[in-house]
Amino acid sequence: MREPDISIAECSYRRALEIVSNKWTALVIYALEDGTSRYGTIKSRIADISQKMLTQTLKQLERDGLVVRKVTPVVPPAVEYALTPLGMTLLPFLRMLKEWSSAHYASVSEAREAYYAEHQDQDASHG
Amino acid sequence: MREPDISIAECSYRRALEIVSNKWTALVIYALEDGTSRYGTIKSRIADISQKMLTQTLKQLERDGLVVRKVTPVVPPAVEYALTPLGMTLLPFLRMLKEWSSAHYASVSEAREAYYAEHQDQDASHG
DNA sequence: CTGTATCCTATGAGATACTG
DNA sequence: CAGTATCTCATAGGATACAG
Repeated sequence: MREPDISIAECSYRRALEIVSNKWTALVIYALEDGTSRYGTIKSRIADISQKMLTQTLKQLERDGLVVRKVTPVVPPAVEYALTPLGMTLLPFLRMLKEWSSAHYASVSEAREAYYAEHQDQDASHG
Repeated sequence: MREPDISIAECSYRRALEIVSNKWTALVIYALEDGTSRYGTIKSRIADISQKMLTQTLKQLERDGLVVRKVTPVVPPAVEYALTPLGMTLLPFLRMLKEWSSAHYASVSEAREAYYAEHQDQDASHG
């Protein structure tokens, strides 16, 4: 039998969901997949992320022990980021989502098209 | 070599991330793991989800072809929801996140405590 | 180069009341 | 029972300007 209430029983699961549940976290982790990168490198890899969001996401990841920040005191400052071992444990999960998207996202798009074809008078906001 | 820009090259990946990137979607899918459920049953399983959010999430999932909605025209109305085959393909992914949270979430909590212990004068907003 | 600080808007999400 | 509609607030996130 399963627990009747996933909201209480699976608390850590929900906390884990919070880590992934924002626009940039997964992307930043993914950008660090290959190893240490500098701030600017990460930024150029994700391109349309703003400074604010990159800094904020990096801070959260550092706070959560998923990323480590290393400052080299030179001028101009050089800051490098890398996944911690803990952060790396998320990689298989992210790769799995990536595989899922390659394999199935077209189906989601099709479903959406079909849905909007039927409901076009009610909601057509889907570029 | 990898693509230089995950924002453009991995578009479907980002779209897939949008599916998981909200507070309730994963939980609702998870609540349907065992099979068909009625609206009220799902609601009681997730407990602290509001009617609005449950309805909205269910609609999105239906639109994306991940969940199917079946209405039995009786009074009072009976509405059943179930994962589609496509929706079920997300299950392994969600289970993996659940396993990750069981295995590693304590480490995240510890990291946070340590972080706040060092930065307590700057930010202490962490229950 | 690596950030901070501020302003602003859109969206997420809860509360409440109402309906077939 | 299974929603819809509306109000409201908090947060996410983008733009821009500034700083060490």
